Amino acid sequence: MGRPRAFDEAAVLQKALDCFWARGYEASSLDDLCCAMGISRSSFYQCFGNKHDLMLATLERYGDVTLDRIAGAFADGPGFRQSLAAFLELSIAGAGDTAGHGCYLGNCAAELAAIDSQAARQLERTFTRIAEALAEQVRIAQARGEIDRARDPVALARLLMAGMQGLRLVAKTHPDRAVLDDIRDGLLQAVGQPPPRRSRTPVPAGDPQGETGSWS
Amino acid sequence: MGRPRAFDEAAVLQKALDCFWARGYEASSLDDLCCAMGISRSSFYQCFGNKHDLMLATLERYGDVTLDRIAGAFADGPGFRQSLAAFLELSIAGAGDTAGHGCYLGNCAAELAAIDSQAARQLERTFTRIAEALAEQVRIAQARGEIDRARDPVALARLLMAGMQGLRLVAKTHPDRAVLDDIRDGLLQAVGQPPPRRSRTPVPAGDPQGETGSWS
DNA sequence: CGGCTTGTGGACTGGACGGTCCGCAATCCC
DNA sequence: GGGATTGCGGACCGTCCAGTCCACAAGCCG
Repeated sequence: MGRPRAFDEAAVLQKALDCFWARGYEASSLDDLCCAMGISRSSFYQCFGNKHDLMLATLERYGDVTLDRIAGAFADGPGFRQSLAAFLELSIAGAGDTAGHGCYLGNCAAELAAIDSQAARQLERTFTRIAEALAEQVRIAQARGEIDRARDPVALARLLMAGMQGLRLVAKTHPDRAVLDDIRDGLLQAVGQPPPRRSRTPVPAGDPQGETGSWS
Repeated sequence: MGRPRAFDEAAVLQKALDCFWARGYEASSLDDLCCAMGISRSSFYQCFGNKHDLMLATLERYGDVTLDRIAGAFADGPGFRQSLAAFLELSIAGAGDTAGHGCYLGNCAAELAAIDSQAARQLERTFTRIAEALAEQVRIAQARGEIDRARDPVALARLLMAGMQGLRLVAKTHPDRAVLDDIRDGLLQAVGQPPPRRSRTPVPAGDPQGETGSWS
């Protein structure tokens, strides 16, 4: 009944996310948002409530997409370390236009967590879900013998999550790849080696460089 | 000659830093700032130029203070790992009123780096200085035999810096200490063990709690 | 003390902000 | 086609924004 919407809600939400992502929450005015979304203020308020509700919706969407990306990155990968390396590389280089914008969750956490309890709660939920997803991948890798079974998968997942956030945060200000490469390699090294079944040098001081250069 | 200022510039700058730290840059209005600083708009503009210049000044100050804190934390500490543990603990718990506000540098990087090239440049400089300071402490620890001499001190310092940023970012949304403890312990573990001169159990699974509780 | 210089409080300004409203357009159902 | 219903463009609103200005206060110097 009545006139149907002239825009795709999901696509427009993504445009809003891009705007918030690029400029931050406070710095994105309604004019900026409506212009980026390609809709008028009426449609905006009718469909999304207000600026704050829209932000929460973009946060929800970004969390879902991120979880899918994690699952996809590790699903059919050539192994945990390689998949993680590729995932970190993507975090550094960014996917096209999102380069240099950091992680949207991290941006929102830094800008909003302390002053917006709703956003903080949603961010906490999302971070928890991400940590759980990573922990699941760690468990799978442990079952495959790619990671020491003695390590707590939840603790390692939490370290990786924080490390990724730190990496992407530093990447926002550092065009210098050497810095980001060091951080990435350090995280990979922190994952550790396969279980020492036979007596071997425990930490062979890992080659910090070496396996770089094959990610797009 | 003429009338002297009725306020201490450094003290007032610190108040401004606290305000930006607690609310973020965009969300801090001039009324907020003047109120927190205890001065009028005239004094504000005469002394600090404008809001943006003030923010850059607070960034400069925070960087100096942070470098001093790093030097102090490791200077007379009981060893690298213990000093690092204490430093991370302080990052989590915060120093009194700054609890839950995250790292000011991280906050500014997340909010401003992508849209404010001046802030981005200053943040890059500061991050670089911090990484260098940490690298110097790593070198000292290596000389003392507390860290494997084979590791690149610069790379490890960069990893620690990113890890701290991630830790403090996650801490902004997570009241759950277990998550933060896992990240802290993971970072400590990533520092690695002293060089394996004699054969020893490589990773003694360290006591995750234990040395907490003595920081103000 | 008296002129001069500087600091300061608070009123003021133009513009941008988030949000509302109304008249019209487009579609559905009968 | 015609009435009912919904979507939409853009004007509009009160508020708050960063920044300016000016009259007055407070100190220095002769």
